[in-house]
Amino acid sequence: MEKYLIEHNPSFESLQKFISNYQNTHMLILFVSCKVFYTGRAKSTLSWGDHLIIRKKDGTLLIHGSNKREPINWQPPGSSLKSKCQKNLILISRRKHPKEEVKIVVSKIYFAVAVDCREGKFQILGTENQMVQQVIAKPYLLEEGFTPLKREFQTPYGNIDLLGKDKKGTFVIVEFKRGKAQLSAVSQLKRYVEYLQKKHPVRGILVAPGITKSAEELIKKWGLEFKKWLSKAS
Amino acid sequence: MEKYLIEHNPSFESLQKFISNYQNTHMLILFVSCKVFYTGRAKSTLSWGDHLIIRKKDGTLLIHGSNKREPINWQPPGSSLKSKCQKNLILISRRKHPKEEVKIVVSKIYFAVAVDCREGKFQILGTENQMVQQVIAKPYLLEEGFTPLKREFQTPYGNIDLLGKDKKGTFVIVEFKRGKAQLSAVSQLKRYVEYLQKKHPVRGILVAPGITKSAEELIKKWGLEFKKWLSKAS
DNA sequence: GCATATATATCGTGC
DNA sequence: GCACGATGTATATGC
Repeated sequence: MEKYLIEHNPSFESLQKFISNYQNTHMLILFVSCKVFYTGRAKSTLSWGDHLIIRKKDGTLLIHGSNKREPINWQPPGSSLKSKCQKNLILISRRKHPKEEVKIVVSKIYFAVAVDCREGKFQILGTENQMVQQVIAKPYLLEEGFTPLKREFQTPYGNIDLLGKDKKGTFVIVEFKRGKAQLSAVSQLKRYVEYLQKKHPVRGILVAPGITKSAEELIKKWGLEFKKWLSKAS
Repeated sequence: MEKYLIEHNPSFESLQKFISNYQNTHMLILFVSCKVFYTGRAKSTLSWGDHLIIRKKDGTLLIHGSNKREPINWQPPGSSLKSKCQKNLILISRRKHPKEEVKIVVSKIYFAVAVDCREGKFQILGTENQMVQQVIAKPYLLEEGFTPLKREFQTPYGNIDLLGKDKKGTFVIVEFKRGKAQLSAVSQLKRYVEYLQKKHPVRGILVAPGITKSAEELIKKWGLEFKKWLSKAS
């Protein structure tokens, strides 16, 4: 089996055949002149231009332009793909929930490639989850006498990253942020604290490598605490 | 000028030349066998496999696998690209703020394409911004007697989507959500209300096409209001 | 499927 | 450059 197959300047009909032959087994990469119409949660148009179209076998559709990390238009995994040949070649990708459609009107196909892509295994370190794991393993990193009780403690107003008790036995709600904490993080913590303090006395601690000025003011005003997290803690 | 140039199974040296020739003017598309190391805000490894590498002339780097809409690894616009030829071909993309690096170790190049991509113009409708515009143009869509005063009214605790007065002259803070409103939207509105009510009596209204059950309970408990938005309003 | 929260989120805007 | 909030966010997880 070839690793990839390429067609240069194919006709609409041969691209249709190419797509139906390979769309379930290969990643398709098309460089075309096209315009695009999207309707669904919003509605958009992309006028005539050259665009890179990628279709993955899981149904993902990406339409990339000449810059930016984000595709101009897309469809997530699980989307269908159909083609129609009219004056132009029409490619339609549909998603059911929410109901969304991307219609690509292709006037010229520069090239099309089908590749047999076997991706490697991916591992990542340094997420928020690992900050929590570290505090569970070494509770003194948060503060002396802290005892973790429950990870992802559920309340009607959201899930607490880590619930514990301090050395005096007071409940402590801990919210972790891997980046600089902003206003929204303080709001989030406040929401949990407001719920739990109806039942018990409770402290709220926001753990992050930094905090914005506004967020710091707000956290003080609301009687919550900020604990700076040194990422070298391990 | 050709619309695209392709090299099949190029040597490391010829790919290096290809990249330096075209990286500032073309989008590069490489299908290779490689492994990838990322360090920066987090740290990750991607083991040996076949991956699609896209490099845009704005510096964007995308490393796609066989599924999902998101790239496995990436670098945003503004990133640099350098190559080194050792036992394998090493591609390194760097970003300065934050300091981040993606290192690609390439063992085999299936093909490389440089494309001259002139993207079309993009327009979108149905964003939150347009909901606000509609209420400003037709304030009665929010409620009878509402008068808009200020778009993006700034407070130390965030910016209010729309500030206005009701028919009795009471200040009204309006927060818009284009999708179903969740707990975080209620928190956000509460933050603005808490700030402004220190100075004036104030109402807070959350406008969205729907609201989750928890968010609805919370909004009532906090004395705020929910106004269902009918998207057909225009 | 719904709701919640994270993300190497990215991106645009205002200061 | 920082901070804040929107995004057709996508993605994972728990229910």
